[in-house]
Amino acid sequence: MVAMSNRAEQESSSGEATRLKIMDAAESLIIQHGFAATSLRAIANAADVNLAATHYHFGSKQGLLAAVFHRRMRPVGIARLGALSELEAGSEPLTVDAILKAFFVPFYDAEGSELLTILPGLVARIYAEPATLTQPILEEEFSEVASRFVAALLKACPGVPEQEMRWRFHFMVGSMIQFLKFHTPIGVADRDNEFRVGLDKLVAFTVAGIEQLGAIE
Amino acid sequence: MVAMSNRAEQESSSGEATRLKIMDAAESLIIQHGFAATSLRAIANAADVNLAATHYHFGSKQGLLAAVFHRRMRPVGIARLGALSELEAGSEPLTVDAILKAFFVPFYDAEGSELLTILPGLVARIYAEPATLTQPILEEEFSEVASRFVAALLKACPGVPEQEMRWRFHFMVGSMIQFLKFHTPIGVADRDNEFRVGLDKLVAFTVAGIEQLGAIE
DNA sequence: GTCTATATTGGGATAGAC
DNA sequence: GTCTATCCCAATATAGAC
Repeated sequence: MVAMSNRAEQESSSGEATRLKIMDAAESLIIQHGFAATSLRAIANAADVNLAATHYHFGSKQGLLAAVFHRRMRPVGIARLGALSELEAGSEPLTVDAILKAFFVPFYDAEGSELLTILPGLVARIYAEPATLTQPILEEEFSEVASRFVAALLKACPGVPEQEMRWRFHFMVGSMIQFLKFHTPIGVADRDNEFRVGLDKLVAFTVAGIEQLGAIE
Repeated sequence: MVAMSNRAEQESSSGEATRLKIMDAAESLIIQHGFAATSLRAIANAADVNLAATHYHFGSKQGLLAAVFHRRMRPVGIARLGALSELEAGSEPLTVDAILKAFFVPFYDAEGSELLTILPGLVARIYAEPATLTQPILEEEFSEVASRFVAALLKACPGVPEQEMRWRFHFMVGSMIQFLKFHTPIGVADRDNEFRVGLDKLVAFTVAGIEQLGAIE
């Protein structure tokens, strides 16, 4: 056992370093070309590691996919639930606007960070891949979040039935995905302001759709 | 040259028959698993034709993809533009509700037909595939439609800037895609009524988002 | 933990007989 | 126009040296 003193905070061992390099490369390539069209060879090449390392660390291509998605999605879910809890702990009654901003909080937080070049494209990809691939991931990382937010929206919109709100939430997610896909032409970190502008427009659109104030009801 | 009298109305020659069989099989498999994950071998097998026939008729896998998408997307665009023109030829002023129903008209029309098991999934797939694959198809089949509908929506919503309306149209498309994806668990033609219900809810959501009557502006 | 080398399978595309 | 057979390459995965 040799001493591993340096950079021990970031990675616990040297093996973790290549593991991260593989995930970073896989993430980027999957965002660009999709899962099926991305080969382990291309990933290993981009990560500058050996092909066999991908199997050693992740067991299979599917295992790598799951790891790549979970790494980003878990913090996203935690941030969303945290923002919602903070909101619910306050004294004022909940508004749809505030709830949706809590739902989009991972993207607001990503402004100015390198995450802005990754998170939108990756989230859009989860919904783009065939359901058989990503359903388990969504199930684990998203179902609780969706339930909590639908419940909060129901409180903010008295009179709207639960099934109806599930539909509206569903449409809202679709708008979000479309936005995230559009605003991720791969790379480009200088468009932070533009991203923020689009995010605010997304909030306005989805708030109106969920409240439907102009409708008959 | 043997006489080819039978079924000459449907297909002009025997070659057209296998061509159609290939496209039908490819369409179904691409909807289920995506383009990259669908092999020409699987397509030829499902279509009960020889592998070489796929290359003979479409030149390459990409060529087959383009043919599959164009076959469905061209009528969709024509139906949308026709419905909009009919609307604009009327005497009453345009409403957002009527314009969006014209935009969704291919899906309203698909009710009760076998198209309902295909069209939603296929449209959703176009947006799910990597942009490099489908951008040319969207460019050719959708750009004019989008321009015409955005122009109509601008007339129906005085005071909304064009750039703003493009954003809202974009979000609207996202909601539509999400709906089409959700309501296509492959097969199942008995849920026509349910589909219609969801479609109406989609209209209500997107009308509210595009009008944004409750907002400050 | 990391590499080389390779097993094994399946992919798209084509040549040439019929 | 359609088939058989095949080329050639890329894919995932693994065994075994270091």
